[in-house]
This record gives sequence, C-alpha cells and structure tokens, in this order.
Amino acid sequence: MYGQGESAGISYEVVEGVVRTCFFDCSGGRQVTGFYYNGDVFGLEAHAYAESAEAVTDVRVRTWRNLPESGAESACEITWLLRRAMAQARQRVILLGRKTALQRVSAFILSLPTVNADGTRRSLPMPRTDIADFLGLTMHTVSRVFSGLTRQGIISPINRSYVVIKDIGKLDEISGIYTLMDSDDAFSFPRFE
Amino acid sequence: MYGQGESAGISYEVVEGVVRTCFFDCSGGRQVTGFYYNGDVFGLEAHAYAESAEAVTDVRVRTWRNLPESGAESACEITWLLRRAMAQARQRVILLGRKTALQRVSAFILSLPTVNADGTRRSLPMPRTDIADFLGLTMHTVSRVFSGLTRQGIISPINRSYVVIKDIGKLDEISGIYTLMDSDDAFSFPRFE
DNA sequence: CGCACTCTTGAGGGAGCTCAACATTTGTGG
DNA sequence: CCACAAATGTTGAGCTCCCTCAAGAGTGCG
Repeated sequence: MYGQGESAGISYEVVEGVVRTCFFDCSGGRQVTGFYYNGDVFGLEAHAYAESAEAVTDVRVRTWRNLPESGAESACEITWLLRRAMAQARQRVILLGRKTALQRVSAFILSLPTVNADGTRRSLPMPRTDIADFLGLTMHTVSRVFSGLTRQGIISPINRSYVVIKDIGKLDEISGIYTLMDSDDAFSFPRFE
Repeated sequence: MYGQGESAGISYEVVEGVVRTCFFDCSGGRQVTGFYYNGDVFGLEAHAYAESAEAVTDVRVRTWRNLPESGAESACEITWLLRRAMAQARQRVILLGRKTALQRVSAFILSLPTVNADGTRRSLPMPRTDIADFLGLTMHTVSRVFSGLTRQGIISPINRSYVVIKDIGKLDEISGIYTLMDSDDAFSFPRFE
C-alpha cells in the first residue's frame, strides 16, 4: 500500500479486510506496529511514512487527503485520530514493557474483532508470524501459548482464522489489562466496546 | 504534577528540570512512559490523563491550556506535537519489541540531554529504577550494562548524574538505531534471512 | 500425489529476572 | 565534622521464560 520512508500525505480508512503496518530495521527484523480493521484509519504521518502498510487479507480502503489545506474541522478530526493512535501506542508500550508472553497473547486475543453477536467468536486473519512480530515474541512462543490456553479450556480454535473464547473472564484476568478509567481517549485497547 | 485518571485539559512545557510520566498498572507495576526535558511538552490527553506526571528534579513548567476552545492555529500546533509524540511512541515500541538490554541502554544514553558543547557529556538526572522502568528492564540489568559499557571504555560515568561518552560511534552502532548493515562486531545481532 | 507453506511441538541454551549480599552516596542529628 | 541511618547503586548465583534449533504435522494448491 505504501512503504516505509515514502513521502506521506494520504491517510487510509479500512473499508473491508485487514491491514498491518510494519517497521523494518536495518538487519531485516520486522516489528508489526498495528493491525487495522473495518473503520480504522492509518497512515497519519505528516511527511514521510514511518512504517510500511501491507494488506493482510484482500482489502478495500478509502483514502483521506489529510491536512494541511483542509479546514479546521478536519484538523480537529485528525487530532482526535492522533489521540486515539497515541492511546493505543501507550497501551502497546505497557504491553511490551511489562507483560509476559501469556499476558500479551491474551490481550491480543481480546483485541481481535468479533464475528458473532456475543463476542465469543473472534477472527484471526493474520498468520502467527504477524502476531509474533506484533507482540515482540516468536511464532513458536505464540503457538505454545495458544496451545496452553486451549489445553486449559480458555479458548478453542476453530481453524487458523477463528477462535472461540470459552472463558473471557479468565482471559481478561490473565491479560492483566484492567482499565481503571473509562476515558475515551485514554484506553481503547479493547477495540470494540 | 497530575495523576493518572485525573481529568485533563492542560498541557505542560518544561522550562527547567526533568519530568517523567508513569503508568501504574493494577498490581502496582510501573512503566515510565517518558522523560521530558527543557522545551518538551507533555500531558496532551484530551479528557483524562492516561499517565501520572512527576518531577524527577526540581522543575519549572509553563502551562498550556489546550483545545478545544482555542483556535485553528493552536489546533495545528497540537497536531504537530501529537505527531512528534506519536513518532517517539513508535520508536519506543520498536525499542521494547525488538531490542536487547544492551541496545536499549545504549539508545537511552544517546537520547540523554547533552551538557557540554561537543555532546560527549550527558546528564543522567533520574535514578536507575526510573531508567529500568522506562526501558522495560530491572535496575540490576541496567546497572550491569552500564558497568559493561564502562569496562569496555565506551562510556565513563562521572557520578550518578553524569556520563561521558568515550566512543559515540560504537554506542550507536550497538544501539542499532542507525541503518548501517556493516559490523562484524561482537555486538552484532540476530540476523534474518 | 507432491511440493510449499504455515503451524505445532520438543529439547537445549541464553538473556534477563529474582534473591541476596554488599558498596556507595545522601541525608540527619549530635 | 563525624556518626549513623536510609536510600540508591553494584555485583554475584541460581532460575525462569522465551528464543534458537530442529523435526514433524497440518493445510492449500498445482
């Protein structure tokens, strides 16, 4: 979609499908910095894209021409989006700085988009390597944690692309993300409220 | 200065001294999310502060009454600040997701404010525990890495509050922030491919 | 069926944490 | 200025969690 370092200016909103943004370091290592689902906006950089954006599945996106020429109203909207992005980034810093593999994967599962009404079934459209690079783990560890949670009856994978959460309470507890506050801009990690 | 969860609306600019922002999780764990030096602005949250802000040294700050009533011009400025904060957060995600203790501490030293003209002497106003909680490490590991770098003659601590960088080239080679794909050095890191 | 790719699982090793002791600096009162 | 205590920092030993390496199982597609 776009590559790290290219000149920016256009943001995107996901209409359908899933997009990931990645940062590649000099040694070829990859850090997935975000997954974007229906309605999410990415590519808010002002001058040069700091990350690459890639399609995880087939996607349709809507382009947003951002500032600077757009009016104050849109500036306000961009500010709002940036605050949301900021809040998510903060969450990620805490996740990566203070959480174990088990907690990370649990939190990640809870952040997945729901497929059915009661939110027990989640879509898992990205490969394990993407999840690993997103959580700062290896594919192996992610796989092991999935297996562990399954063995304990907390989740139940349907196939590669779907999971059923059997015990969301326990998952919440494990993830250790109790939000002390309800603020809209503070934490929107559980993306669907 | 302000506490996590309090209602927001005022941002601050550091005029003198050093401020840290911290997030406390339910179990009492602490993640330092940022250090702010002269000219840096913090507390950009819209509704509730997501973090606590605390003085590391004696500080003087200037308050910024932020949006929403301020005009388009200030909105633009806030947008700019948010973008900067965003870029920093991205850096931190990569640091925490993909770097070793050695790389983290090296990068941290390089991010410290300079004291003298040639930038070899850096100020280190915060205690080791703050550095540890900032880098997602323990005080012990931070201390060990400092000792290691000192033993190799790369840095040379004056006292608790100041370091001299003896070999800045090696330091940012270690930190892995720059995109150079050379280095058959002892510190080279997990390649890929 | 066979190849490529993704995912799972096991065994071993290493980076960083925990626990613990000690050293150094800072602060306080005599 | 010294004595002592408290806070902060350093260092060592052992252990844990996750990474690495390796093999095997499941899946998709020609």
